[in-house]
Amino acid sequence: MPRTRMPAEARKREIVETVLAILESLPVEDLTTDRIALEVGISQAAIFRHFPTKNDLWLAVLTTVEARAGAKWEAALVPEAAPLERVAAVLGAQLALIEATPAVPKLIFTVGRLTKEGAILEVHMRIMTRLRAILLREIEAFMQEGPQRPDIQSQDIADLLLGLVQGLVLRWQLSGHRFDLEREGARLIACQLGLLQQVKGKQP
Amino acid sequence: MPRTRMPAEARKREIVETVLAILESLPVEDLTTDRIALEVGISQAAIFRHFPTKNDLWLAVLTTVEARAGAKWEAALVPEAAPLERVAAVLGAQLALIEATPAVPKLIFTVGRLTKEGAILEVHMRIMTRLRAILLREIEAFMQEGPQRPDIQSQDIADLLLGLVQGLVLRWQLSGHRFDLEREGARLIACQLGLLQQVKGKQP
DNA sequence: TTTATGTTAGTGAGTGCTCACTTATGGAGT
DNA sequence: ACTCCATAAGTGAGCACTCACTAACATAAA
Repeated sequence: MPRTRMPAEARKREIVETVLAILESLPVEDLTTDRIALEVGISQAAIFRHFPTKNDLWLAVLTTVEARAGAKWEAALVPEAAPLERVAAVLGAQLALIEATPAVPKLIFTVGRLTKEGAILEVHMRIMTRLRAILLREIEAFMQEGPQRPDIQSQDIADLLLGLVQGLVLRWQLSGHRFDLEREGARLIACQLGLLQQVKGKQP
Repeated sequence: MPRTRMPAEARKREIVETVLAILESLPVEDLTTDRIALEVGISQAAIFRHFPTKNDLWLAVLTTVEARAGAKWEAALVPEAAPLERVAAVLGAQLALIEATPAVPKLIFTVGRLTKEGAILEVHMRIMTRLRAILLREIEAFMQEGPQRPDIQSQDIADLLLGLVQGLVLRWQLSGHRFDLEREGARLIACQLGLLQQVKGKQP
């Protein structure tokens, strides 16, 4: 017999949130529709009323993550700050989001293996591309405000920073969250940006 | 009836090699014992004569990868080169190995999800730790041969370089190998090491 | 050289389990 | 009265792993 009825949209959101919550303590590949239903408090079959396939559920989850990340980035981009400060802020926001929602990196590192459909991979690529674009914009602003160095390209700097975050999160993930992500991240970001600032001859 | 008999050790090696070969074109989670057996040319049951459990097979595969990577690193560490050159060589060797054996990053990024047993994760951590130790040693040698900069720690530099490789490989993986890993890697490594060399005031 | 005997690498046909997904049925709210 | 949200009870596919048995090989005795 039905326990609690809920408008479909609200239920969908609840399911997505529950997935994110469960993933904090459960490996991605162990997340079955049974488990989700149990946690939400409905039957397993009910999941499929709201999401025609599990793939669609993953898609909804990833889209939610994308929106959430985007909002954090925008909030970090205070207009009055200098470019490199904005870079540090955005990267810091990303690390904070990840630390607060460990499901995020789990999804990022396993997307593409979860499903055969390319749609999910696309969302992930879109997230990464957006972050890279933000970084690139700020770095180009920084590069233009002083003497040039033609052997260093803004795109490469953006990739270095992206790698910094991705590598760090990967290690954090594999280590079983054994270190403080935000603290280590802040150190590395400061280090990398410190190296960068030398390009302009200004050692802080 | 049995097709071809083979000494156990040779067969084990063949199975491991076959796994590595299949992984070049098949996602990790699709690699079933059936598929392996088909490719090797023996029955599925025969796999379990050589490896008591699939987990043991993964372990053997990862151990092989570890040995292979270690050998490449050692070969890249020419004694007469300067520390930063050695760093570039080791990282280049790692990227070359990955490009030649795409199974390697697939294993790296999914380890821990393949199996419940911690042994595989351990192997992976060991590989990463070893590479980091090599980088750290060279960077410390570099840092000591000129003026110091106390705000920049060798460990952070090692982590930045590690992240450079990990992030790059992750992007390469997700992009479906859409760019030249070694070329891009060489660019980024040169860029990062270029930034580093400024610490000593010597701009190349 | 031939034959008897033990060992090893193989096979085909399961078994049991998990999972995403389906079908038939029912009840609460407007 | 009718619309949805839910449920109970499947279904079939895929998977790691098992079991009873056999063909091939090695080697020492006859």
